[in-house]
Order: sequence, then structure tokens, then C-alpha cells
Amino acid sequence: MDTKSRILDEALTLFSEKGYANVFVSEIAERVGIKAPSLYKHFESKKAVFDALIQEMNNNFLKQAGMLHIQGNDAARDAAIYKNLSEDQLIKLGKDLLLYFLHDDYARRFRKMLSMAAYHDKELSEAYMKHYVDDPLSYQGMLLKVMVQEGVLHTENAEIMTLHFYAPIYMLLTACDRDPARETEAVEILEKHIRQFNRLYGRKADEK
Amino acid sequence: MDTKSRILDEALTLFSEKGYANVFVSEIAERVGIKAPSLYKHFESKKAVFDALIQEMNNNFLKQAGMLHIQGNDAARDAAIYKNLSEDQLIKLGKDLLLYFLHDDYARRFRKMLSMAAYHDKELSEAYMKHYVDDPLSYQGMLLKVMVQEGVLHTENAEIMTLHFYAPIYMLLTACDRDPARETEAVEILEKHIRQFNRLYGRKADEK
DNA sequence: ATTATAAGCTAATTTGGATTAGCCGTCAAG
DNA sequence: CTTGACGGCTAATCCAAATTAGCTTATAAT
Repeated sequence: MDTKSRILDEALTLFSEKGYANVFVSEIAERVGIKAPSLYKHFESKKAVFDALIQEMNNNFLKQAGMLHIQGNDAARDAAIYKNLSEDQLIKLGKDLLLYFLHDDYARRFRKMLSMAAYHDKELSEAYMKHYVDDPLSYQGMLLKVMVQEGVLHTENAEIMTLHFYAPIYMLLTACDRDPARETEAVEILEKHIRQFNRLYGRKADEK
Repeated sequence: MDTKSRILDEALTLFSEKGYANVFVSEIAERVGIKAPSLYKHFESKKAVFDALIQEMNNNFLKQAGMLHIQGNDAARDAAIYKNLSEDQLIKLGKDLLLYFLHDDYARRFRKMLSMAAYHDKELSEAYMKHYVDDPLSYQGMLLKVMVQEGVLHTENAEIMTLHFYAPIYMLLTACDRDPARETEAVEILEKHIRQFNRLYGRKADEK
């Protein structure tokens, strides 16, 4: 990997751990194995490194997301998969989603960096909401609606059903980001959550 | 209000909006109506202002929490209230919880400050998890269990039921913290959530 | 071979923001 | 009435961290 990429990589790690303001240029440089002034051969400023990361994130998001059924580009294909889904398959999907989020180092570092930076910057705040709240809800909502149409799930209000599916995942995710020691427990809870979700909505339970 | 308290108040506002590192001592002072050096007549350092706020937060948490049934000190009394709860009453409780969280300026600013600071400090991270994840889950879980015993709600797994109750509230709360414009919508969603929660668990729906 | 460019280094320099020094008015206690 | 603590101010000072200057080496193109 060339120096410029290494700088981005180490900066991402540091920003995601400590936040932009608490990271020194010299710290990034040291991890890359160069001195701070040398970093300026590759980037105009510390801010420019950060901006490049945000740029990179925006470029890669669609790619990652499609891969994971978080928000989709090939909705029709995904929906077909969801049509006849057993409980175990549903659990597997939820687990894969959470575990990807948690373990993919790239996604994880970006998420943490963004969640911090979003507190200071309006644009980033919108990006955060889009990527981790609105898009997951809308995409998963679409899939779950297919399952409702197919008679696999039953509800009068699919939006709330989607919230009931995703909110616990979101909460577990943010909990693990703040305290990685909770991962094992989170995966167990996730499985129970989806199992119970499936029991709750798998029969005509919430209709009047 | 005396100067020292005003410093704390303005510092809390600023820290909660921009994060510790992005707030200047001169900024706090200006809002209070003094010059930066004068602030040092009241606090040893910028850090000391922050620490005093954390101190204050720890002191006040039990008080606030008890007031709101988030985590309790008079569990028996609260449980009695929950014994025979109509859907509307349940909705009101959820709404009150969310609206207090959202609108009480004190609670709100502390929460935002803590959620940011928690990314940099292990102790604060633990405090955040306790106050906004573990305590609400355990206290609300206790209340919901009473409702299960009383036959108002039905479930095999009250922990997951509690997660299903609280996770959407948590998600809406953090969403509103990041984007206050979502408040109105959030309150509507909350009401629908609790209504559907009540339908889902109000009958013997998730038992095998 | 020569030269230009890329990418590193050390040694400044700059800068912004926290903190200190030292002065002044007010006011309550003796 | 005077003294001393309190709380404010302006004008330094300090300092860490970002950035710039200017030198050096390697490599690749002419």
C-alpha cells in the first residue's frame, strides 16, 4: 500500500478512536512510519486528510450497502430472497447484518468516526442519519413488506414493524461501538430478538 | 444566579453543542459576560469546568431518574401503578419519558455532552451505557414484568419484550438529539410504536 | 549522464488558545 | 477607616501542535 493510502488508513483508525480534534498529525505520521512534515507531501492539511476520508466514505457507501442488504441497488433480487424466509434464515440475515457492521473494520471505523463528527457538522449529521437510520429502515421496510404480501409476516403497520425489527439492531450496534466487550452478548440478544420478532409478527397477532 | 453557576450552565450548553475540544474558554466567558481570564477566578482550568459538570451530573442523576421512572428508587410504588395499565396510559408513559428526555434542557444537554465525551473516556462511556441503556432496560423490564404477572402483557421472554419496548424509544431519542427537527415525527412514531407493542404483547401472541 | 520530480528529513516558524501576572474597584468585617 | 478577600480587567506568557522552509536522496524520464 502506498504512503498516501497508509496515511488515510491510520488517520481513519485514529479519528474513529479519538475523534478528529484529539488526533495529532504527528501521531498519524508516526503510525505510517514517517515524520509529521512529510505528511504534507501528500495532503495539504490535517483537515484535507479528514475530507478525503469523508469523500472515500461517500464513494464506497453504495457498494458496501448493496453487498449487505442495508440499502439496495438490486431491490428486486433481494426481495425475491425474502419471499419465503424461514425463521432461521431471518436470524441469519440479522446476524450477518450486525456482524458485518461490527466486524468489518472499514465499515466500523467509518461509522465511529462519522458518529462523532456528526455532532459538530450538519452535513455529516445528515449523512449519519441517512446511512444508519433512514436507509436501513426504508430498505428493510421494503423487504419486510414483501414478506407481508407473501403472507409470511402479518401486520397492519409495516413501518412500525420495521422499526421493531431494526431499532434493537441499531441499539445493539451502538452499544457495541461504545463497548466492544458487549459483542458476544449482543449477538445472543439479537438472535432472541429476531426469534421473538418472528413469533410476534409471524402470526396474525397485531391486527385488531 | 451567581457567576460560577452561570459558567457551568453556559459551558454545559457549549460542550453539548460542540464537544469539549471545540469550545474555547473565551467562548464560555463571553456568554457569561466576563473575559476569559476572569473565569480562572472560579475554576482552575477548562478541564475543571468539565469535571464539575460531570460531578453535578452524577449527583443529580438519581433524582431525575426517579422522577421519571427511568430507573427507580421507589420501585414498589411504580410497579403498583403499572399493574392495571390501559393502552392510553402506557402511551402516555412512553411519551412522557421521551418528551422529558427531549425537552428538559438540563437532561438533554447532559445527555449530548456525555454521548460525545463517552467516545474518548472509558469511565464516561460506562456512565453513558448505564444511564441510557442498562438502567432503562432493567427498570422498565421490572415494570413490564409486573404487567406480565398481572396478566396485562404476555410473553415467554420479558427481557426481549423490554428491548422491544425500549429500543425504539432509544433510537428515536438519539435521532432527535442529532436532528431536533425530527421531534414532532418522533412523537407520532412513538405513539404508534407503543400502540402496536401493546397489541403484540397484549394478547398471548408470542408464546408457542 | 542529466535533470526533474517525488518523498523523506531536520530545523524553524506560526498560531491559536489556555493560562498567569499583576492591577483595580467594591464591599463587608473588624 | 482600613484591610483583605472577591471578582473583574488588560496585557503578557506559554505551549503544543500545525505548518513551512529548505536540504537530501532516489528514481525515472529525456
